[in-house]
Amino acid sequence: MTNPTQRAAQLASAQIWPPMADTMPTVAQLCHSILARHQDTISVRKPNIALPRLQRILEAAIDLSNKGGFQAMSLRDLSRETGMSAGGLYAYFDSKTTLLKMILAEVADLVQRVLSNPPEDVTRDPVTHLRWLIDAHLRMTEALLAWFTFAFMEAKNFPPAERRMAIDSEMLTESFFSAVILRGIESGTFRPDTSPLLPALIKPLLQEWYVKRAKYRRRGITLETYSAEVQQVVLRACLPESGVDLRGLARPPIG
Amino acid sequence: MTNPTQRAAQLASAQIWPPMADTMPTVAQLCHSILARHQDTISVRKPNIALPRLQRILEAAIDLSNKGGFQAMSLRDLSRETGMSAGGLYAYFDSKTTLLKMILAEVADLVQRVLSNPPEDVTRDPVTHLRWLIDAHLRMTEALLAWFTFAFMEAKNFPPAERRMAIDSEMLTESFFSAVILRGIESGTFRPDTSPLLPALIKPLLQEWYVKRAKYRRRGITLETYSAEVQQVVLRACLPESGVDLRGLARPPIG
DNA sequence: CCTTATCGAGCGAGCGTTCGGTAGATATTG
DNA sequence: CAATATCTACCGAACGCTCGCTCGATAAGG
Repeated sequence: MTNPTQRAAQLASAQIWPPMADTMPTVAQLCHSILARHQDTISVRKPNIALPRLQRILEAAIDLSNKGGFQAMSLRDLSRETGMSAGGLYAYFDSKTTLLKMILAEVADLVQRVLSNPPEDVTRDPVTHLRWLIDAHLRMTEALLAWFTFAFMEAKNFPPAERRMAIDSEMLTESFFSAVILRGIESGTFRPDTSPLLPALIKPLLQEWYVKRAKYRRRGITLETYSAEVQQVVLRACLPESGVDLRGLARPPIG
Repeated sequence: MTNPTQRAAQLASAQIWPPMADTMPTVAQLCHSILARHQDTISVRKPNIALPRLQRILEAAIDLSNKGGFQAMSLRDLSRETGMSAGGLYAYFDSKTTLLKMILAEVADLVQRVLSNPPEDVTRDPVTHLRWLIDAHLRMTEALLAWFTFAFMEAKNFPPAERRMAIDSEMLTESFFSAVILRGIESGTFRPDTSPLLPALIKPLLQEWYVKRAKYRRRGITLETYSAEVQQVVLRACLPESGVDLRGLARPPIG
């Protein structure tokens, strides 16, 4: 079991990790990945034509769906918004449901890619690793807000196959938290009686940020503030009680 | 500022509160309330006919919506499920949207009624009051699972008026938590630097229980366990650090 | 026999999807 | 390099179908 002084030192030395800008994909990169994954259903062959068109379609589909839901978005809406004809759209997907699957699968894949690639030095102690997981997830959803809102809102009301995909993705996210918390308990950093439910409780706290983004914007809450508060709540739930002041734990903005 | 011994005594004396069965309405009572509120749009006059029919309609609408979403539920589905004709249904609402509003409004009203009526002795100290708010909300959603799932899933993708209603209801819930936490800070029970975000973070932890009900059922997590863990996480976030063991805080099941 | 509650065929609108057609880029040929 | 043939990406009218909703007919009770 680490004593308070040792832990305070660990915390102090782990206040900053490198920016994630290099590992965080742009929308264009996501579209490229989708284009590659759906070569067989997308009939347009020239990438320099297909890529910008696909991006336009996906962004419009996400925007339209995020007001009113995916089912409520008609292909006529999408046609108007993209400036393409109804028939033209079908060169990029073979059914409306496929369009949905493209986006959901890419988001699920992105979560896996980002969370499973922490910077080396972050994984050295469980506290830093846990804080990084929380912060990385929040920053990822912030950078691709519309995509995550879409995935969250639409993953529910859909056919078994897509539902399953969403559930698996969520379980995977939870497993990242489970693993690091378990490791922290084993190493004596976290209290041995840490609630086995804690990993499951973190997810809704992270979803809250992008689902209720407007609310926090209205209140002037920054991502840095939100991230710090969630880290604090989570760490208080798993760290042993001590005199360590957790308020300093917020990751400072990187200039 | 209360010292640890005093607080421990407070906690010990507040482990049990009366069952909520008496204040928790049945589905029939909710329907009665809805019937009264919509006298002008419901053309069926005899209550002994209208009430069971309305209940049948609402329960079927909620069930159908909870697989596939409200928009995906057609009035033909509803007709088949209730055994009533399309025209017959329109004696109970004047549009599909009204049907949605009936349910959302009733759920929002229920939350307000339940959370604003704690047993007297519960409100005496902030810790007990906070614990009761968490436990009461969870038990309420457990008793009317389908209704809350419906409200949560459908409150989003809908016209500004309904959206507004959902947002107001959520803000009201948050205000109950804000009030008691503020009171606790003023009385010295809670740490003065308790995160101002904490009230907002409690809501998603409560929603998690009914939105992911299947997941926790699969894992064998009872409401009592979940309630206790959430109470623990929340209290650790706002109580000063001390030797008080929070594990005993779970509300014991009432026989 | 009039009131009340219900029925169910049917309306117009809008849905996802298809498909014959075409303009322009590209490849082939003499 | 001009002429021709082929292909690519897209268009948009039209199809079959389902939607929310209406309304005249009908049944049952006092």
